[in-house]
Amino acid sequence: MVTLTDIKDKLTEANLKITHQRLVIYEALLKCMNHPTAEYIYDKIKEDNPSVSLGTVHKTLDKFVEVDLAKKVLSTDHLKRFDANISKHNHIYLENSKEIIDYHDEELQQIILDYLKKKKLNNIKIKDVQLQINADKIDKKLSVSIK
Amino acid sequence: MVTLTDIKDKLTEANLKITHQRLVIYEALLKCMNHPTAEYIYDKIKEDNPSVSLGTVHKTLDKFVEVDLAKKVLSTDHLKRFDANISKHNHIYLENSKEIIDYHDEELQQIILDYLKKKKLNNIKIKDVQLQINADKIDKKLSVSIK
DNA sequence: CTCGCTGCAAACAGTTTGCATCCGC
DNA sequence: GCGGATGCAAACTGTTTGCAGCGAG
Repeated sequence: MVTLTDIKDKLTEANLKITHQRLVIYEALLKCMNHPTAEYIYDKIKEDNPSVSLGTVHKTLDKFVEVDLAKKVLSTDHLKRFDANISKHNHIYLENSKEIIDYHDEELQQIILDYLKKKKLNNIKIKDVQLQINADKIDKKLSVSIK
Repeated sequence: MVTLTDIKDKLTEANLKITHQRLVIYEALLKCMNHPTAEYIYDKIKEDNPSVSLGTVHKTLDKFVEVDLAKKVLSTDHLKRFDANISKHNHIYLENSKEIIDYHDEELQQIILDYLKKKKLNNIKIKDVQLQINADKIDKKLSVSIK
């Protein structure tokens, strides 16, 4: 688990000042498991912090990515999505429900990396791999009514 | 390989009229191996077809996705990218050069699918998987000057 | 002839930028 | 007090929408 002190340390380490906004934004990002956009985060925090501006949320999230406190998530819409979980993991794109959920699987990651290592791709230095699993959510109640 | 007749058939099959614009746009999409945006396609075709409008390119590409003539490609920028190659394949995201290139590997696809089948993920019906390989391009000339 | 497709332009949404002010260190 | 961070608003970029006219079937 990431603690407040961890975040503060990370920020300091990256020569970033510790500000209220950054802590609030990071906290919100950690809580959101849905790979939020800047706007989503903004909506979440503005109840308790009305003074935080949308522009700052954008700038802050970009900074977090720069400093490895967050990652950008791939998406097919034209929105920038973020993820506080920087550990290696995969994403399941549920097409019917439009959700993007995490799928952790160390073993699978290793299998893929080992396979690619054997292949020796030329002129490319692999940094990490991420699996995109496209699927449909099976809703038990729903599946009855759909033929 | 996809021929002109194939496209026409596909269009007819989906109850779409065969228009000059659609053929031109599809041809351009096939030629672009870089997973182009609507704007990129627009630039490519407007030399020979000055009358085609950007709005139409957007609408047409969306239609193609609807009809399975094209696929949306995931990206971290906030752009919609398309791909005429609807066969199952993986993408290598070259972070330093901002390119997205294809990586075909039937064997790897199979390994992953087999692995996931064994896992039996609940409440999810997997449609396909796609590997995102994040990497840096190694430019021989460049690597000398960078320490 | 009809209905779907296109071109155009205006509207929209999300992101970025510039700058004066603020505040962590 | 200095320099980076913030808030605000305006500018930008890419996408979507609405509608009149066009053209494939």
